[in-house]
Order: sequence, then structure tokens, then C-alpha cells
Amino acid sequence: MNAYTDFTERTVEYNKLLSDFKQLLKDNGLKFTIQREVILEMLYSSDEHLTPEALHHLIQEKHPTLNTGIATVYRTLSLLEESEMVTSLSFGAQGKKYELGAKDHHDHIICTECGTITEFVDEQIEQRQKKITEDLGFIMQEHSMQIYGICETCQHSQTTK
Amino acid sequence: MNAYTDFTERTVEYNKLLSDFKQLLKDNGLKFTIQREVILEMLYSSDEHLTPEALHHLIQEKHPTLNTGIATVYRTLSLLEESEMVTSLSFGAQGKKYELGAKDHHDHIICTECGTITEFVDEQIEQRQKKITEDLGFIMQEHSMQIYGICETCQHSQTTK
DNA sequence: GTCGCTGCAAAGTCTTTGCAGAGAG
DNA sequence: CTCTCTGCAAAGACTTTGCAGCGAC
Repeated sequence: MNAYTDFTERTVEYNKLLSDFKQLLKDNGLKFTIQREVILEMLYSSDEHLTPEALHHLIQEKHPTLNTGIATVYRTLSLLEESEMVTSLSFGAQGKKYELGAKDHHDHIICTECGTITEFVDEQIEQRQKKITEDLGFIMQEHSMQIYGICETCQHSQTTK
Repeated sequence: MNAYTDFTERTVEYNKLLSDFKQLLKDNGLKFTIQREVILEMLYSSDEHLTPEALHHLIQEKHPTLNTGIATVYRTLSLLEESEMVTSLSFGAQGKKYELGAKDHHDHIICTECGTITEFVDEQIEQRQKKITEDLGFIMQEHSMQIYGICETCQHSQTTK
């Protein structure tokens, strides 16, 4: 269904992520704690764009004994964002959502009915963006694009509205 | 310097905006108040992407006698946004910025050094977005794109950093 | 052992809401 | 006149911070 997900690579990918994270911590004299590991793991395995609150909920559900505080979630997300291991998205609604940034660059298409976020990449647009940036005299650092629309599922259930 | 700004059209454009706004209010049994007019006027004349707070400041500066409250600014912006007369942008940082939506569609390139926002449109990307959306089975409603980089001015003063 | 990390609760931001008087239609 | 708006202040939502004990190294 989704050509971009290759399950056979997940473990390898996650292990790399984890060791990158450990390295990052070591380089900065920070400690590798269970809470930090769990946050990374949840971000990785959930494959979703999570709000800090949703992430916190998920952690309490999967690892209830840890009794992780929301403050730790915020602190770790900030840490990960500063280190560019995760990216934050703020689409209109209140609050941010986070996703792992280790994945390849991609853009988002958001269903305005059900809120689902789908990812995509288009090489043609990528190149065009680069050109526009240069034409305007900028040095490009990053970019993001969102399309808002109604997904196939919601189109079909549209009659109920 | 900016090919997209045509000063001869500004008054006409603003008057249209204003009468659209009055019509909108009338259609919904709402009242046309000085505060609402001033908010629209400031949004129009400032040509910038304003935060509610910045807008409030600007209003207090230009129309100190009105003593406009921040709550009114928020209420009016929500009203304008619902009616699609303004668009809100949320680029990473806390809080939203607003811009008049009556202008033609455009995207944004943001300088990560000085925060300046430049607008642009690229027909090629527009069309590509449409195609992608269709390919993914979505019905497109709107879209937004942001490029982050370093503007020409900041590149030159980069040495000071 | 040391020094950073964590949970808790308190403090900050930004935004929304309730209310009584002011003002548009 | 009526009914919506407004400013004010209080309440909410989300995020950050201070602190004392806990745990990684």
C-alpha cells in the first residue's frame, strides 16, 4: 500500500538512529536515560506526527511503570529538535507536532476532514524550489510544503456530512 | 524594487476589501465597528505578516484614542480567518502570524537570520502540486509552501556572526 | 561519588471567555 | 431601542522552569 515503507530495514534504521542519539548525548556530556530512549522509540515506531501530549500518552500506555512526566517529553523533544533529529510541524492548529527527521526529506498532504497526514516527495518541485531560492538571492537551508485537501476515504463518506 | 506592488491600485484594492468586509458583516448580522475597520486597515497597509500582538501594538500606536484591547484583535482575526479574508501562518515559532488573504495566492521564503518573509509564486510548482494531489486521490483545497534560507543581506553581514 | 536527569508543581506565554457598559443599526 | 461589541480581567491551553531526590557513568 505504501511504497516508501520497507519493513526489513526498520531494525537497522532504528539501531542507527539510536546509536546516533547516544553519540549525540555523549558528545555533549549528556546522559542516556530510559526516558530518552523510550521517547525516541515511540517516535520511531509510531510512524505518525505526534503532539507532545499524544507522545506522552503513548509512553504512559506502553511503559506505565516509567511514569514519565510531560516535562521530560518536552525537554527531550527540544533536545532532539535542536540536534535536528526530529522536526516540528505547526499546521494551523494549536500546538506543534513532531516527526523524526532522520527519514528522507518529504512533504505533507493533510486531510482537512479527518486530519490524516500523508507524506510525499516530488523531485520536480524540489529542483524548482532550489532554483527559485537562488533566483531570489537566498541560500536555501530547508523547506516545507503542505497541501490541504480531502482524502479519498473522506470523499466517499462525504454524503454523511 | 518589488514588481508585484502597484501603488496606483492600492486604494481601489482597499476599498474593495472594505466593502467586502462590510458585506460579510451585514450578511451575518454583525456590526461594522471602528475597531474592525482599523484592524483591516492595519493589516492592509502594513504589508507584513503580523502577529496578533504586533497588530495590537501598531493599532495602539496609530490610533491611541481607540484604546483597542488585544481581545478584540484576536476576535476580529478569528472572524476574518473564518471568512477567509485573512490567512494565518504558523512557522515554527510560537504564535501565528496573519496576512490578508485577498491577495493572490503565493508562497513564502523566510530568512532564518533576520526573519524577513518574502513572497513568491511559481506556476510550475502550482501545477505540479495539483497533479500530486490528484495522483494521491485527494481533492485539493489549498496549499502552502515555505522555504527557509539566508537572504542576500544577511549573507553579506554573515562575517559579523 | 558526581553531575545531569526526572517528576512534580508552580510560573510563563499566548489565546479565549464572561461580563457589564458602550455603541451600531 | 435592541442586540452586538468592546475592554477588562479572569480563565484556559500549552509549554517552560525551579527544585530536591534519583540514577547514569
